[in-house]
Amino acid sequence: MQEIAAEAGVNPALLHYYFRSKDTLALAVFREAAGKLFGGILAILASDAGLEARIERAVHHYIDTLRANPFLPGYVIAELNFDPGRITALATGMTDAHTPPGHDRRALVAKLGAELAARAAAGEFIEIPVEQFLVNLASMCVFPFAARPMIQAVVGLGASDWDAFLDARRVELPRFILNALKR
Amino acid sequence: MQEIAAEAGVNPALLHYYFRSKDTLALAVFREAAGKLFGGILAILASDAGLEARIERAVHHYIDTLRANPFLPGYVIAELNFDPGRITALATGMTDAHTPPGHDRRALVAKLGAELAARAAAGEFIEIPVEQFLVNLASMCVFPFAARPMIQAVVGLGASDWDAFLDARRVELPRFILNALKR
DNA sequence: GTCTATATTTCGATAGAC
DNA sequence: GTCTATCGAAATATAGAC
Repeated sequence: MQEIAAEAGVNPALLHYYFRSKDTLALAVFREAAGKLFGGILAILASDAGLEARIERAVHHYIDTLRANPFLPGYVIAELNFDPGRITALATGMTDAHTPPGHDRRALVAKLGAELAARAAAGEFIEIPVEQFLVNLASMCVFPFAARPMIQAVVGLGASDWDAFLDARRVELPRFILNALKR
Repeated sequence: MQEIAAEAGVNPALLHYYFRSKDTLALAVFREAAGKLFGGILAILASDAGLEARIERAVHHYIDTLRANPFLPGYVIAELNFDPGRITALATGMTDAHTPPGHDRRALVAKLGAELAARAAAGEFIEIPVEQFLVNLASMCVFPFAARPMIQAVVGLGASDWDAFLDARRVELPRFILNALKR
């Protein structure tokens, strides 16, 4: 608390005036972070562009916003690890952010699944369960930011290499994912 | 410390006898965890089986060992997030684990990259930088465990659904990755 | 609403008997 | 090596003046 107060340039007592306790403050921060993490992505996947375009936009959105907030994934995972009770706050954090009107999350997933199935039936795509596809997409976008230190250590990337890695990833990843879908 | 001592059924003072301080204990735990996380995978990728077989084995290895230690990824990420200084311990944790003899990590990555390039030159695979491929593979294997609560919330999976999800993932993921590589 | 001063709790660490 | 008892630091939270 005092560390936060110091960095904010105010008195520790003031934090307790606005937030009743340390835990209340932590919860508020977590809500905002979760909102940032899930805010835009659902709207993009629910938009009415072509499937390929939506996938590319989703990847770009993730990489661009996470590049601006590189600690977001690590923080959310760490916090969820620290207190599993935060999961409930996650739900409210997601609905607080602008959910596309007329679509709850379950319906959105189902709609995307129907699209994938249709393309598979047309012989264009391989068959793949929606959940698996969504997790693949999110994993490859988000994980690199959460695991940056590990990746840099294992592959051997310096600080400036990391930037180049992300530049390349922005164009390579959509290509990789779309090629994975094509039969 | 007292929480750990209680769960271990011993006295808090005993922990200070074996580990000099709280931080020393935390470091020891982190080292062991990092070893578990990186131990087997490098050896598998360095083995002399066919590329396709090695990829499938890597995925199975990750999913199976993480299923037995589901909190490992979240913990390592959380700890790395808490104290960036742990990165150095990561390096020693990796070499402590059995690194395949005759191969350091950099050489291993380079060798794998040469294989991918050769298959691309033969017209069988698309062209893809090694680091991107390795990160894709690791992301899709590890991230689901680190982000399990989020995934369950977004996609809407109950506890038993999660088990079925992992069963499916074990067979779907190698297929997805190999199809992504094929031209 | 914002500060100073202080109360209260928690927790890591040590001393010392056995 | 393992315990009981306790010290001392640190940090959350509150009281109360302005």
